[in-house]
Amino acid sequence: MDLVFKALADRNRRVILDRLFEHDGQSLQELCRHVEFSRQGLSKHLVLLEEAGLVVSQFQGREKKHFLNPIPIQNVAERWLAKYSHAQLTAITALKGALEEQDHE
Amino acid sequence: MDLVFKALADRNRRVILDRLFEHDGQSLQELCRHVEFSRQGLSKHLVLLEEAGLVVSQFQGREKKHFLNPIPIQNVAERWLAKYSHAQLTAITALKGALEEQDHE
DNA sequence: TTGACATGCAACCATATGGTTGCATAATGC
DNA sequence: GCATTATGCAACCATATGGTTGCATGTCAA
Repeated sequence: MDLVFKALADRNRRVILDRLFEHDGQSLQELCRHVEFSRQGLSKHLVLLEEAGLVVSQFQGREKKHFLNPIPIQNVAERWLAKYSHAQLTAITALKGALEEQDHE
Repeated sequence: MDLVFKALADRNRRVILDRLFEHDGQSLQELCRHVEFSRQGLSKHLVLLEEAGLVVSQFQGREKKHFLNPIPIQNVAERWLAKYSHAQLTAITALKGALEEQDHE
């Protein structure tokens, strides 16, 4: 799960996922057009995304097609984020409590 | 949102959030006990978490109490991850499609 | 007031990260 | 076969990151 968080930490990598979301199965060259850095830079990002399982690739001839795999994101959402989604406003109420305590002193 | 992803990218910082989830309003010293690195290291992590809005702090005397704020996580879940949660198995079906195409050649 | 305690700040360090360039290799099409 | 195209690999570079130590500051309690 660490790899998924690390992969998502970079804005450019999230953009790559968005591009694949819009149009799945793009090759490296195709993805390269929508991106402001070099092909090699993109390639390195894709390696990280693949290692995190967020992207699956498949060679077709000399072209490497890339496919989005949403499962790891779903896992993160369900197994980690969901916990905090249910924790409604505890920070604010706790803070209020702390401030009131202070007032009583 | 970038700061939130970056803050969540580090395992130690996610542990800190988990500790605050279990017991909210802990001071730096209290949090320090559950962590394997130095107080200063922890402090730097907490700064990042605060900058991301994931932790809110409040001084009580000489102690700095830290409170979990789940709102940024909820925002990330709703505004970014949700999109991919609905994208069910496109990677796999797309891959199958690609493989079938290959077979037809 | 003085010592102990909680935190902050700054410098420093090793390694990770995100990017580049250059060259090698493999598939495609004429 | 040969030029072109798509990708991979390795070296390199600047900066970010995660950690440390040392010292300064502010608060509490005897």
